Formats: sequence, structure tokens, C-alpha cells
Amino acid sequence: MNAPVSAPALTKNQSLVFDVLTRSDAPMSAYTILDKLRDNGFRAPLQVYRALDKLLEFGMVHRLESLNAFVACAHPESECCGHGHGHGSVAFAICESCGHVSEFHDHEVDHRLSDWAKHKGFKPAKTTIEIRGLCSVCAA
Amino acid sequence: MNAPVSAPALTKNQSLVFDVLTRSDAPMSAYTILDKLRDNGFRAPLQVYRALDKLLEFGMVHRLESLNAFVACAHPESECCGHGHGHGSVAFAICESCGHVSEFHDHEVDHRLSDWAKHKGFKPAKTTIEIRGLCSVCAA
DNA sequence: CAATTGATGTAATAACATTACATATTAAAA
DNA sequence: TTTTAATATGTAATGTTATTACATCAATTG
Ligand SMILES: [Zn+2]
Ligand SMILES: [Zn+2]
Ligand SMILES: [Zn+2]
Ligand SMILES: [Zn+2]
Repeated sequence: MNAPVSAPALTKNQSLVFDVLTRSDAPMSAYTILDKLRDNGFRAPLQVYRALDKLLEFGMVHRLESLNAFVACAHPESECCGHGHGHGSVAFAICESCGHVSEFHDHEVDHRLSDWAKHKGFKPAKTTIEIRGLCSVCAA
Repeated sequence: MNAPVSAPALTKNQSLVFDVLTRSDAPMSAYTILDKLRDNGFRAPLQVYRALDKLLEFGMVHRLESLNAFVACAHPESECCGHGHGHGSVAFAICESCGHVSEFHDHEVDHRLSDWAKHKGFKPAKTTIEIRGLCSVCAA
């Protein structure tokens, strides 16, 4: 069986974490999420990390490796490659000034990397593509 | 002035850190490097981080964001794009079984990401591309 | 020599993440 | 429906990664 295509029923903690991330306009660290959820009964980092693990598994949240932070999936609903939520690989442009993150998918990039892997006999499990820089607003 | 193209003179600490990384066949965390250099008088993380900062600036070392670890530059000396050490963007294939890392440059990937950025008015500062998976040996 | 600059040493603390263990809830099986 | 297994949760402690703050030392330069 594959990853769920439509949103699975979330537990209470998963919903709380997902809602906080969805409302944020910038990536959030696990500890920032924790602070936002103190009033909802969150007390320990593990409550956040456990929820995040599931949301990552569901493809509803992404981890930004270069920031140690998390964002709600904002994958444009182009059904390219049949990716709904369980999309293949995705790239992020991260503004170092305002924190805004753009999520996008580039078919050609994906294929180039896949081809390299196939040629080398490397079996990809997960690909990270992150561009740090200045968004159009902040660069102006 | 641009990043130095030939290796600048390294300080003692920078040399020690670089040598340890060069000898390693897998990425090392800053604290692992620290432990390897205890006998050379290293006592505190900052000694490692300061050396790493310079080596990163010189383009002699790369940081693997998805591992929080560092590798000596192993950029194949293809002079594509005129990249010597101060190369543009580079990609890594990281084996999750044996730890081996392959560093490579894909011109086409670079251009696709640059084009996306240009189209969006995004000014890239640094690009991270990391493929986690199994190398040909471990996948066999 | 004074002043600046860059490198170093050390301690303390901050930020990010996991392990271990106990308890509760839910869903499937008997 | 009772038993059992699986999943979710609560809490504390600890482990790992990175930075701040401050003092010292060495080389350069005016
Ligand atoms: Zn997404
Ligand atoms: Zn911005
Ligand atoms: Zn390199
Ligand atoms: Zn391997």
C-alpha cells in the first residue's frame, strides 16, 4: 500500500501541530511549535516530534534540512507526475530575510538526478533541494 | 574580490580539521572531529566550528545539511563552468548504509534551478542538493 | 610603541532531537 | 463482551549540535 492520497484522520496532537504550521507564514522549529501549543496542553518536545513524524509520513508537512524547521505542504496542485500530496521530490526557495518559503516541483531536475542515480547504481530514498537567498520582495 | 581559487595558507587548527576530514571516508560531525583532535590540543567545540567556518568559506569543505555533518570537498576536477574549488552548486548522494558520499555537479540541474529563480525574481545565495539512499555497493 | 586585526582558549548556554518508561485510548480478535 | 494488540499520549531525563561571551595571544601597521 502507498502513502495515503487523501488526508487521513488526524489525531488531536497531529491536528494541533498541523494547524499551527498551516497558519504560519514561515517555517517553524519544533520548539517554536511547542511554545505555540503550551495553552493546548503541550508540555514536552516529544509531543511535537511525534506529531511531526506522522505528518511527514503523510506528506502533509516538509522538513527544511538547512533550517531545522518545518512547513505545511504548499505543493501547488499541479498533478504533474500524479503527485497529489504523496509527491516525488520537491524543491524549496527560502528567503533569508523574511522567511518566506516557496515550494515547487521541477520535473526536469527530478529526472536529471534520477538519471545520475540510475547511472551510478544509487537507490534514492529521499531528495532534499533547498535554495537559500532573497525572495523577489526582499531583493528589490 | 572572489573566493580564493588556490588553497590559502591554513592556520594550524584549520589544517588539523581539514586533515581529519580528508582522511575520513564518511562525513563527520563537529563533535566527532573534536574527539579526533583531543590529542592535538582541541578542547572545545568552538575550535572546530571556527576552523570549519573558514574551510567552508574557502570551499574546501562542505556541510551536509541533512546530516549536520561535514565532508572534505571531493569535487571531481572537471573544470565545467570554470569551477575549481570555488564551484557553483554541487550535489551529494549519501549512502545511509555505509556513509559514503558522492559529490557531483550537474550543469543542467543548476540551470533549471537558476531559471526558476530568475523567473520568480529570487536571488539565490546557496543551494543544497542531497540525495539520501543506498550506494551501488550497499544496494546490491 | 600604540592600535588594529585575526586567531585562539575556555566556559557557559542555547537550540535541536532522542531514549526510556509509564499510562491511556482504540481497534481487532477471541 | 472480554481479551489482546496496536497506537497514541504524558513526562522526565539525556544526548547531540551550535552559539554567545569574554579573555588572551600573535602578527601587522602607522
Ligand atoms: Zn509538499
Ligand atoms: Zn523575503
Ligand atoms: Zn566540492
Ligand atoms: Zn553504501
